[in-house]
Amino acid sequence: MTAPSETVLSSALRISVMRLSRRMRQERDSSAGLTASQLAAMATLRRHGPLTAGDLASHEKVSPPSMTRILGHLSDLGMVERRSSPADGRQVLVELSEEGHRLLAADQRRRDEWLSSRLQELTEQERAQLRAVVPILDRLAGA
Amino acid sequence: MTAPSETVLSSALRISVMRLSRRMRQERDSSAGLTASQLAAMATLRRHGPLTAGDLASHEKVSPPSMTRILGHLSDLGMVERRSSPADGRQVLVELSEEGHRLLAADQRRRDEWLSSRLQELTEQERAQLRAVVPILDRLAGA
DNA sequence: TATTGTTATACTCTATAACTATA
DNA sequence: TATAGTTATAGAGTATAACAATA
Repeated sequence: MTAPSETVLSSALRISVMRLSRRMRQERDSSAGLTASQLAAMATLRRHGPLTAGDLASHEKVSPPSMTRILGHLSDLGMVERRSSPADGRQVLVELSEEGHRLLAADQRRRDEWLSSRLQELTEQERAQLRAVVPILDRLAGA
Repeated sequence: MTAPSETVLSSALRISVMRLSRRMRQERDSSAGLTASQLAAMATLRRHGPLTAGDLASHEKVSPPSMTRILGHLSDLGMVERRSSPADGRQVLVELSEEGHRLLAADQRRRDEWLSSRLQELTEQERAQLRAVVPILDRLAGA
């Protein structure tokens, strides 16, 4: 059984979070012509360092053939480099290129700029409230 | 110029909001076999009442042929009803069916249930912090 | 002649199944 | 024989262009 006020909070929070995330995603969409899957794969490579194609596929919850395709595009664009593993010739190690690092950094900077400028319009107290709430949001997401 | 602490808040908030929204979207995905586009069109019909196919297409930022296809599926599933406008025979008025209303309500209830149960695991003080922050998130999104 | 919606066709992204190369 | 990745093929979703019906 859920108390009324929790139901109201749940709806309100869900709608607000989804709306803000949609807005932030729009900010990202104008990014260098890369698709969401491509950017996600690149972000994972930056976070984890070099990964095999299979590990990357399972991390991104995408099938191996789809990852092959995604990596093909990223490779054509010069964003990643593929080489076969010295330890096991069947595996393909994928690494973010210099160019890939640059693009990802620029992308993140641009998105943060949008949100930062929005945050400037708030009072210091409101920003403090947001800061306090970030770890709570993370726990809700199970992170 | 952005102060260091605002940049940190910006990154942290962006990551947390995106993560939570992704998690909530996953919860929705198991919904009755309907696609995101179909659910979005239905939600818009619920919010605005009957709309013409064209108005619905432009509201959803989708081309008229795509909306025709989406409505075809929803109509096959009995979620919407289409009838030609009495005022202008070229227009098609689309309305959510009884069944459509039911499914949308159940869908929203289920998603709220997931988040509500997560919120139960927090302290009352943490929930109060979240409640206070909802309108701030809305202002960030420009809502 | 202009407008609303549909049909025809093509492109992108994803998946499963079959195949190749290495272990 | 098993595994990692790629190629072949198909399905879902979207778009632009051509068409039909109505104003």
